[in-house]
Amino acid sequence: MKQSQLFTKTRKEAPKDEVSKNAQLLIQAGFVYKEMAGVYSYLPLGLRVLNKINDIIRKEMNKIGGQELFLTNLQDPKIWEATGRWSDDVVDNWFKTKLKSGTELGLGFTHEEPITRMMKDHISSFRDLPLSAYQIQTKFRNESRAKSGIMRGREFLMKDLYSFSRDEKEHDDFYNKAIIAYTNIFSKVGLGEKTHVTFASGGTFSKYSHEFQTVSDAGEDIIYIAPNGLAVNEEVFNDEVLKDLGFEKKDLKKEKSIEVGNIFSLGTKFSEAFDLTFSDEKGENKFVVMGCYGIGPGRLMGTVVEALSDERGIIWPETIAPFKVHLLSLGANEETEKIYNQLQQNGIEVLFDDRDKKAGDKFADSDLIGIPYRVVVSEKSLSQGGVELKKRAENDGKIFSINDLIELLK
RNA sequence: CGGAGUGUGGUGUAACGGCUAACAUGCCUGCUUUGGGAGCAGGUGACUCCGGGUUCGAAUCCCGGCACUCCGACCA
Repeated sequence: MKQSQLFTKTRKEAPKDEVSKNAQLLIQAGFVYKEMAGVYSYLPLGLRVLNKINDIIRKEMNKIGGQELFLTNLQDPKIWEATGRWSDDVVDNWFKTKLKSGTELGLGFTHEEPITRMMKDHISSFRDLPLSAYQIQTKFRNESRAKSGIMRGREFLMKDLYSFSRDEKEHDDFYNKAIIAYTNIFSKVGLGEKTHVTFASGGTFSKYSHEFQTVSDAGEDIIYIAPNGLAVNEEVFNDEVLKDLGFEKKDLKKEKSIEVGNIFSLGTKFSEAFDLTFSDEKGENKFVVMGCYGIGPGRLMGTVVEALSDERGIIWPETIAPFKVHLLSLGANEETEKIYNQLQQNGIEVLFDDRDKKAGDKFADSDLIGIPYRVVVSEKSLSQGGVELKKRAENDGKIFSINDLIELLK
């Protein structure tokens, strides 16, 4: 894409009403637009990143057998009454609205209830299980305080997967596969080294749930990391738990962290509420054992910005960068246009800065936007035999011939 | 929901209760320039968040509201 065609602009200064790094940089570089507190629109560059994150998530979910679907946002109070979660006294972050007739509706903040009820139409025999289904969809939560830029919003994207199993063992097998899938996801988006599988409070049906916590000063959580890479959330940090997990207190490292994923065993809580049962081999009716597995793609994007940016701007990992190459022309648009075409013919995603701007402007914008490879075409580079290639994360570039460049980037 | 802070051109800031609300940046015109937000000249752009009040006079003080940020509580 030619940058002259991109309608978003960068800003020289960070917006004054944002303190968090993710919001500052994403707004400054033109990835998101703030509509109001905790509500952000995704602009073309931001959407490209978000879609890449979603694709990575989809691949991993599909790999463990997840089937993608898309549930509704509008929610019928009746099904939430079945679990006692319609009342504002129980769930205080509902957004509720009304039909013209006066009937109340809710805007979904999660989807255990609707998917459990729906599955009654599809699960009746042990032959129907196990199965899992997921969606990537907008959630609404009436947070009393939105904060940290795109990290805690009132309207946000969530990948939520729900698993349905015949018994605890089958559930545990899937649950463990989900841990691996999640680990792959965070590793692919560039957060692998900073993200820890973390023991957290489990709720009614299991001792622990598992969170995926990325170490960052911008985090809201405190975790204690063991030498083997596993961690414990402060909320369950006590002697009994440490003993249970075999952790020595003196070996643990305390860090602030961002919760980028959370997986839960739900047991039969929801299947009992909706009478979701199946007939086993002997013809006995049993409750389905469930689990839920969440990741916020928007929060993940914000976490990458928090964890990987520097004082000049964002540094996107190649896997989720809006483009692979940022091609800058310094007064050499004709030559650069040819290179632009060649790169595109080789299937390389490139943002071509063909704007009539100063060298300094282009460099500054390039650093801010954070595309992993920067290619500069100028009289200087051409006289030295080609173009300069520099990685965003590194300080020095090198001259390459155009053919070598294409080979390298392909 | 409790506490604190802040609202001024598109953006970032300034202005003792007192001239036509200033500066930078952006944007437009022209020239110049092309390896780190360079230069010159001209121009555009603000009911100072909203509503009341005090005052001869309010961006500035007071009251009410709204919004945003931060701290805390909350976070299936």
